[in-house]
Amino acid sequence: MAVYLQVLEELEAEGEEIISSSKLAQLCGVNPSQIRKDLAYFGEFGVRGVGYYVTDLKESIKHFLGLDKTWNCAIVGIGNLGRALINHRAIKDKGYRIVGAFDWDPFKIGEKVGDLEIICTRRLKEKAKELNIQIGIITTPPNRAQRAANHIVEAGIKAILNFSPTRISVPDDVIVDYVEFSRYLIYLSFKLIHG
Amino acid sequence: MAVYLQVLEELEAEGEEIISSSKLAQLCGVNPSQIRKDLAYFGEFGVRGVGYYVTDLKESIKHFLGLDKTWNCAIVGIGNLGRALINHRAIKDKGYRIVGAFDWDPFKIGEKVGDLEIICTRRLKEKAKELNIQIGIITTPPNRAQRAANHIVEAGIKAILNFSPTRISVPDDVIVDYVEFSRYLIYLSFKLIHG
DNA sequence: GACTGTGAAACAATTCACAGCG
DNA sequence: CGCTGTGAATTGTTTCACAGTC
Repeated sequence: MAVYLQVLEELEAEGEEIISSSKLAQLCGVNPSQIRKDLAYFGEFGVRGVGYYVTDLKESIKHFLGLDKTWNCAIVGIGNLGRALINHRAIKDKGYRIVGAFDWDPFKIGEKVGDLEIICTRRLKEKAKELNIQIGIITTPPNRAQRAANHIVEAGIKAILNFSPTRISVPDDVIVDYVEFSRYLIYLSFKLIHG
Repeated sequence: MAVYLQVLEELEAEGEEIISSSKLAQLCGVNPSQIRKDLAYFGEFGVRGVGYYVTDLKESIKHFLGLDKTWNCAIVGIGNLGRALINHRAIKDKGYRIVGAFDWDPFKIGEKVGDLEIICTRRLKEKAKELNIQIGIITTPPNRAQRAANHIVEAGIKAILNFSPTRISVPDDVIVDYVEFSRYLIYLSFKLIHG
């Protein structure tokens, strides 16, 4: 689905106004019926005998994925990885805004990263309300990940992205996703050995 | 598959010697038959009436995934993200070794990161042979990604992991995988809106 | 008796083929 | 006439159930 969106954005940039399911399928590397099914699933956007209006379709998908609003994120753990994410272009472009940088280390507090000031993790709860933070991102060392998660949960944030290679436990109503770099490397080395 | 491995390693650490498909399934959150099918697929490792020997099975999976050897990786683009990867624990633990740090910026060349010295990207080809590099990791800014890819291909490396939000084009015999942070965030915000 | 390996059954996803509309 | 939307056919994947082995 996110692939369709990306292709549609490229098409829009090239000035295309209308696209047929077969053309779009070709560009996305999938089957035309697949596309028609997917798009018909959440509303009838196509025009029979014509195709899909690129801009309309793009907006509809964005709305469906929740990418028509901006989402506020907090980073907990300002090491190299945290800093990398704060400055990362692709995240901003998709409507995600890093609005808070938190760390435990007293030596880091007050330091500027981009235009954010590092704040003590203990103040996360208070700041989460003020900044309307909806997503918490953990980029601490492994042994600090659970504590970071606790602070995020405590602050009433319901979604966590964990970059640290540790399982964390949270209440059932909090959504957690893990970024495991090794997964990508395993895929590559596997492909190098087998087909 | 990688999940089985992780669980098996935990079991081994706890001193378990034998595990049944049903127990393992419970720990991995899948169906017992699923596990038996998957494991039977690449050889018969189980003992009927008993179960699977944890250590043997772990070794077999490692061998299958290519994790019984160490893989040498080069990082191209030593910004915050590159540094984060060089120091990342989980990568080392899985048998991936970052053996080269490359950057274009003359001011960075010679600088130490961990116990690596930053080398000019132009010397990648020469160093790739010397260090036996099998995987290239791109952590440059978007506008440098294609150039980095060219250097990696030129050096005869056949697998690329691209962290930069840009499509890169390479010959057909080179495997490319993309790490898109936004994909994870989209998943989370989607879940926050819908179930 | 306990647990694996596997064919058969149930389920889900993908693709085809065509009716219906602009 | 061309392209969407959709039921029907196909393909793939997960689960069940049990025969076979330790």
